[in-house]
Amino acid sequence: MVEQITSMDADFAQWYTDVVKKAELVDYTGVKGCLVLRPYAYALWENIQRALDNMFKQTGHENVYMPMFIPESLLLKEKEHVEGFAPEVAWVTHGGDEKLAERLCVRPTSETLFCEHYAHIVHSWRDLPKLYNQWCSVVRWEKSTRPFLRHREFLWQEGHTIHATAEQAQEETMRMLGVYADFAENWLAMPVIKGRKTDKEKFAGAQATYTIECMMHDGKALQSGTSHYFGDGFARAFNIQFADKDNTLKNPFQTSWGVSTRIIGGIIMTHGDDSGLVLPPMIAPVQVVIIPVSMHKPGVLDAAAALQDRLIKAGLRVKTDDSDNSPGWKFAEYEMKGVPLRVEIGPRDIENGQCVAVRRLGGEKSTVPLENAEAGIREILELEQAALLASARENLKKRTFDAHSIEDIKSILKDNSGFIRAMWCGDEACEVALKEQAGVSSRCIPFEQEHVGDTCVCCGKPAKHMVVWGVAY
RNA sequence: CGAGGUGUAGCGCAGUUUGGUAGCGCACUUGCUUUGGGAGCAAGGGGCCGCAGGUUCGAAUCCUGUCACCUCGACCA
Repeated sequence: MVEQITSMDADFAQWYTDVVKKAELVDYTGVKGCLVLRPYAYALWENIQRALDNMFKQTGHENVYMPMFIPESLLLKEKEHVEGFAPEVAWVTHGGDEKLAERLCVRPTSETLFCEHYAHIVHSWRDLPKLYNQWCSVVRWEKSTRPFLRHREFLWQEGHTIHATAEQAQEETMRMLGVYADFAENWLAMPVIKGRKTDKEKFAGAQATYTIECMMHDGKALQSGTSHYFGDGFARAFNIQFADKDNTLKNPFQTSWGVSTRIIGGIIMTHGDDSGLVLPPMIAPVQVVIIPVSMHKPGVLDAAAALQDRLIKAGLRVKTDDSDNSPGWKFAEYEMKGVPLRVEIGPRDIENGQCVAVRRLGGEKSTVPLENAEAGIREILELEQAALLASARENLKKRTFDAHSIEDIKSILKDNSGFIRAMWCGDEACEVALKEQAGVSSRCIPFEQEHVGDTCVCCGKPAKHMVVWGVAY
């Protein structure tokens, strides 16, 4: 017997920890918040990387690599930015035994390095725009850490672009938010709420931060990707100038945007269930696992190998488990690892010229004729992908509530957890009050506004926006 | 950083109250039988009881210190 996974309803945090360990995603190390991404998790990240990177290339971006060290003096150049990040920066103070003349920060994000570089290479309007992206790890010395959701070192991509005009930079900011939303919904089957962050929640140094917010199975929010518009604030602080067509010196306008391995935590908590992981076929490292049944009997392993061969040729990611474990053990194992589709093939199937396909979500069984296995399997995978998105949408809908007063919010959250849609006057004091009194923070001001009321839920003054509030990871 | 919890075999734990030289389940190895939902029998291997001091004839157990991890909170784009 293998130990059971703690059920989600009993203890969601424990369920999450059980899943990441038992599905062999991570291992802990001697340093808090610095985890081993095991092959299964890294394969997932590679698939995410590949998909996103293709989308970045299609939108004209180029990959670069910046150093991991930032001299303190460089980090200090933009005031808001440094104030936002200084508390969680790791410092290098020595090289060998020798103390450094200036300490070096391990990048928590690379705006400052990109700015320094842009100041070197941008001189004319002809040099613009630069559409750069880098894949790397960053370090933030967080006090509390959780696998994927909050590491001290984590993998991500950070896009940094620089443009001649504010309009172009704003357009870029929105374009990349759109890329993230498209990726989340169509690849990860995670429905998102697109919107703008309030000033309180925006990125340190940004003029505006846009976000895709996702709903986890326990009703908490996960900020899954952000896109920032910087205006020319960084360009001024770092003295980036270019000669425009009219031969006057101007400061260019910048953006940055990022998605991290945190999104793997999002996948786990959006789709997972009490049997373990549930992975969307589009990014699953293994899309189909073939389990030969009665594999000692003649012909079974050959039939499994032939089927695997055909499915791989059809472009699917397939694994056959011909280990000595019992079929029942294998069924449970691959359910725990979230493999979207299990294909059983045994003597009875071979006799009937078929295989049995069992979907991870819901466990629905169907028989697929071997003669058109490729098309049959592919179709089921597509159904599975669509079903995951539909089920996640259902959860988002079920856990979204409208509120008209703080009392409303409190009474809703007494028996539920999820997103609260409520009107807001735009005053930060009301935002703080909601956090203190109802325990929710503003997730975003959705682009798709709905009229939930006329007045702010907190102060009763005329409302400016509908805001989505929630408890965030 | 605050509160709580845990460190004993790869994993999960018992043993600590009342000190006597380490045990259970799973996993692992070998063999045979099994195989359509976490197989059975048999025989094996594996632990300076987180680390450092102290008390004692004797410490997993008592004392002091220390480190790490987990949960919740605070903090956090």
